[in-house]
Amino acid sequence: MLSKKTKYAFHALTYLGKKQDKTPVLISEVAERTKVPKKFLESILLDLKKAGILTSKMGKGGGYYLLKHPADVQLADVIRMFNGPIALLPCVSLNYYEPCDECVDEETCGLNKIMIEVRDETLKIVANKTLQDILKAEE
Amino acid sequence: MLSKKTKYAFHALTYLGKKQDKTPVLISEVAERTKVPKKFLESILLDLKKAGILTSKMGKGGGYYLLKHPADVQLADVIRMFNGPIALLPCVSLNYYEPCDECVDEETCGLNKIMIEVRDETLKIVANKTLQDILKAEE
DNA sequence: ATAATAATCTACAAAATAGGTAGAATTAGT
DNA sequence: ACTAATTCTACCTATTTTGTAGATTATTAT
Repeated sequence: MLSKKTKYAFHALTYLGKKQDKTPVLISEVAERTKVPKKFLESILLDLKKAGILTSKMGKGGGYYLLKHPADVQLADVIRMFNGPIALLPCVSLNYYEPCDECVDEETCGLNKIMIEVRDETLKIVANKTLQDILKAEE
Repeated sequence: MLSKKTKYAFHALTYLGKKQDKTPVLISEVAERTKVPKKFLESILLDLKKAGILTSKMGKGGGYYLLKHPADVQLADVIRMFNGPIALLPCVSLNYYEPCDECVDEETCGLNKIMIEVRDETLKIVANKTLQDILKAEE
C-alpha cells in the first residue's frame, strides 16, 4: 500500500496538472481542493520541486505549478520518491539495494530470483503509466 | 516493500518446502536455518497453519510441515496474509476496501481508475507465481 | 502415569515509520 | 518598507513493526 503522503502527492499533481496554463497556484488552494493538510502538503510540494517535477514562484502572485509534462511523470517516479523502492525486498531493489542479513548466498536464493522477476514485471506497469493517464481518466 | 514478517514467512515456507517428505520439522530447526528469531517465527508459522498452508504435530517428534502443495501457495496469498492488500490504495482494494476521506466521487477520480488498472496487472503477477517457483529457482 | 517435548497463548516493549504541527527565515512584488 | 508567498528547521504524537519473556496447554514415547 502507498503511504498517505504518496497518495497526497498524486492528488496534488493531478490538481496542478488539470490547470492547463502555467500560472502559479497557491499551496492553500491546492490544500483546500485536494483536502490535504496544508502544512503537510508544503513538504510534499517542496519535495516534488526538488525532484524537478514542479517549480514555484515566491512572493505575491506566487505558488506552485507543473514543470514537467504530465506524460513525463511516471507513477514509478512519485512512488519511489515518497514510498520507497518498487521492489518488494531490499536485496532486489535497483535504486535502494541492501543485502539481507539472513541471506547466505544471493546466487542460490530462490526468493531473490523470483522477486527480481516480480520487480521487473511491476516496473513495466508503474513506469508505463504517467500523470497524463490519471488526467485522461479524470475526464 | 514487504515487511520482515512477510519475508520471514517466505523463508520458512521455502525451508519446509524443500523437505520432500512430510515429517514434522522443529520450530527451532527452521529458526536456526533461516535465521529468523525463534519466538517471532512461532507466530508466523501459527498464522500459516491457521491459513491452511502448513500444519503441525505436537509433542515428542512433533513440528511443522507443509500441508498444501507448493504449486497451490500463491505469492499473493502470503503477501495478503502478512503484508496486507496487493492494491496500492484502500479505495481500490478487493479484499480490504475502504473509501478515501478526501474522495468526493470515486466515479470521477482518475487516480482511482488508474490504480484499479495497476492492481489488476499486479495481481496477475503475484497470483501466477507460487512457492513452487521459488523452490525451482533454488535448485 | 509421567517425563520429555513441543505448540500455543498472553502480555509487554523497544524501535521504526507515518502523519502532522509550529513558527521563524527568506524571497519577491508593489 | 510592507506584504504575501515559499522555504526551512525542529519538533511532536500515534501507529505499526519487530521482537522478547514466560506461563500454559497438548501430545507422545516410554
